Amino acid sequence: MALDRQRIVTEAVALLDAEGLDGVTTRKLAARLGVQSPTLYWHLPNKAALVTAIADAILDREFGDMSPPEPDQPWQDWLRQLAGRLRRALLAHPDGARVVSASQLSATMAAISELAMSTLVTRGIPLRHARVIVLTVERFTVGHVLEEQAPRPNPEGLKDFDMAAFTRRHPTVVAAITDYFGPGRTVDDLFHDCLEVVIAGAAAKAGATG
Amino acid sequence: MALDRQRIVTEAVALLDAEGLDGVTTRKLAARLGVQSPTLYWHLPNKAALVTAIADAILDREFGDMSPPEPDQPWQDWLRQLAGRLRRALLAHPDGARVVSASQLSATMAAISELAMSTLVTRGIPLRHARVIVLTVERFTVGHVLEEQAPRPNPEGLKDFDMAAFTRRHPTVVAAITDYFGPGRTVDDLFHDCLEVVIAGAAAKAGATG
DNA sequence: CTTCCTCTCTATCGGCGATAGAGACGACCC
DNA sequence: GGGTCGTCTCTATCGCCGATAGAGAGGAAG
Repeated sequence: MALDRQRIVTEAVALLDAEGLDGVTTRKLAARLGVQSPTLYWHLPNKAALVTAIADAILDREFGDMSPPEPDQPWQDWLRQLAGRLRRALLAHPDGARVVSASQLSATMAAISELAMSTLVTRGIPLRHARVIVLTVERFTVGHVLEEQAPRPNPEGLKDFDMAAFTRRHPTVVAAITDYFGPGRTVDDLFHDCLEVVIAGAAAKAGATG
Repeated sequence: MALDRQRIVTEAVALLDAEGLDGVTTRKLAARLGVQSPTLYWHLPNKAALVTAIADAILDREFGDMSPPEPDQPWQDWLRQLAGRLRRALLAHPDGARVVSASQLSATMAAISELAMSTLVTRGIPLRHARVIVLTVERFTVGHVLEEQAPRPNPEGLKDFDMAAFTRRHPTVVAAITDYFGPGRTVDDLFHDCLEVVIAGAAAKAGATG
């Protein structure tokens, strides 16, 4: 099969899935493609371009069909759903949030912003507020998933972690975690609860002149 | 001067300031300390530990004196100020947000969370909501600064960037940027406007039972 | 004086992104 | 058909990286 940019990116995503972002090296990628690593530089200027291409591919899978809301759907619901899809896209691959946050000028990310801002403007929200709201939602979501995907410290890293001392120093943090996840809540619930804060603020600010 | 963990971290921060996170290598750091690079591994288990130590040092400078709000200060104001300080700490060094987001289990970050959550609880906000609010503010702030510190594409990278096509495809995004920064607004204003969305949402959710 | 612990050293490993430059191979023109 | 040229892949190599093995310096403790 001919080697082209499309095949390279597809295989790079597969490599990301198998080994995470640190495992995506030009040599391993080339090996998967049955080629020598310098060959990749004919199709890509450098590795940063590859990461951006991976980011676009990741987002494209979830946002291939992007549509404005139904006329009767509140923009809050639609925006919530958009953020949920963004999170799902990032969680669908190891280090997905790192990939997107490390990418420069992702075309798909720009398309998402365009759709979201124009949708809010259509609903009568001033352009300036629409931008602030969309940026807030996007950056919160990326920041949140970045944390969700942060590497879990392995057992040997925890061998000298003094849980008792941590609890003594940070009782509220520990109590909050215990309290939150006690009644069967999941990390999905945590995201939605946090997102709700952002959406509520957006609704409050949507029409304000400030 | 004796080589110890403290000196290593101090010099690592200086190296970060000079060359950014990608410039922080064990060899360059050792050279600055007048030592050979394997020596560092006597004091640190690996490079991830170094990055975490740098993150702690960065946050410590801004949060060395952490104090709950005055009794008459609204928690919204105090939380806004806390987020502003977090952003300032991250912006004070190149790739500051990347460093903190790449660090694992930063003690200072945990202390910030502890203070923030316990402060909100003291103000009568239910523990569960306090946690959601604090996490939202923290993750939004890191996500936002991460974007602020994203590398500006250099001129040669832009040589084949078609601004006209971008504007055609993303008219609302371009119009929003033009509109926003037109009347002398700065990136600081953008952060504060976005933060205001989060704080407003926090205030709306603070007492809700949902 | 010897033993032991702390700390730094030299030497080296395997892997990384990237570049230089040769060559294979087909399309296209004379 | 034979040359020419652009496209794509190759081999060889560079300078760098994080990390480990293992020797040795030097002081403190016995």
